[in-house]
Amino acid sequence: MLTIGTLAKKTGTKVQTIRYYEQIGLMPEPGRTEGGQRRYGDAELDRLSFVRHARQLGFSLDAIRELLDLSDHPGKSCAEADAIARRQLKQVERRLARLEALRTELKRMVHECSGGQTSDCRVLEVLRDHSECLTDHEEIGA
Amino acid sequence: MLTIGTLAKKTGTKVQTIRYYEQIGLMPEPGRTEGGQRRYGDAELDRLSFVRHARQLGFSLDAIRELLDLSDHPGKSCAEADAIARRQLKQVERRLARLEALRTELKRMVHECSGGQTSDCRVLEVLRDHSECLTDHEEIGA
DNA sequence: CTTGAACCTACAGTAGCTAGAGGATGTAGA
DNA sequence: TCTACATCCTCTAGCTACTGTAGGTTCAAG
Repeated sequence: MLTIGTLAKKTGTKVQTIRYYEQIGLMPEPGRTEGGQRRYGDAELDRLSFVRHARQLGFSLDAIRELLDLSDHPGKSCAEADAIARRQLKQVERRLARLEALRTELKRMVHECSGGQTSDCRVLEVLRDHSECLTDHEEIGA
Repeated sequence: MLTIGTLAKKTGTKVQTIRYYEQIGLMPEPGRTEGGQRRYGDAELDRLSFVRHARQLGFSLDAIRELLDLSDHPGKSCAEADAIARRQLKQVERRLARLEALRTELKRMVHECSGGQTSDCRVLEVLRDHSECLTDHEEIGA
């Protein structure tokens, strides 16, 4: 039986985050001691590991909920899980493309900075100059 | 004199966002009509374009505040603006590296999915398998 | 039996917006 | 001039995915 702190350490999660996952129904309500403290078993450890791993891969909590559901029903078709992963891959690739464009523009800004006064600063100039703006109004690849 | 809606269209910003920027002091309080509606001039258009462009490049609102301050003082040294841009570039490069790793792992997951039942699903298996976990507990490249 | 680390709940705050309610204003056409 | 209606106003709450704090309780070691 693991305390919440031990579970946190084993999975690289903060204690608060585990309680948060419980609150939003991503983790089940665990057993408690007489004094009211949470105690976890291996099933919960596995589940939380799954969640954290998926988070590291950038899956949203909603996507993870779906994946957990699929994982809980071994007879279901794999196609859904695959679709979720593909969606995630696409998103990652879109972000990559976006970030690569940003890197190019930032590099240009930085390398052309003369080091003089801000009135001649290439960084500020680029930001001011509307015509060099990225044409679309897409969100950044946060 | 531009209404807030026109300013929004010209800069690809939502009306609410402009009011939000005013609220947090990123945009100045504009003049008003007798009836209390905001009216903007070219200075505000330029400032908002600057902000949006910087946002598209991934600068935080705090960084943008600094950049605007530098931009407002043409005599200051360019070094600070350069430093901010370099910091941003570094962050973008860190995110890129992270996302590339994610892409690799996601691709592997997706391509190895057999299309059968979830019990054999490679996607779920990878997520379940702790040993294949990314070793660090870093945040995702959100 | 005491100490102190770890636990508990509840609530507030983070970034950067976005959405909605409920009402006022401004402008174009009849 | 009147009317319709798009746009504006303020205010509040919500979003994601946590994180932090306050004030109090429990557990396990010594």
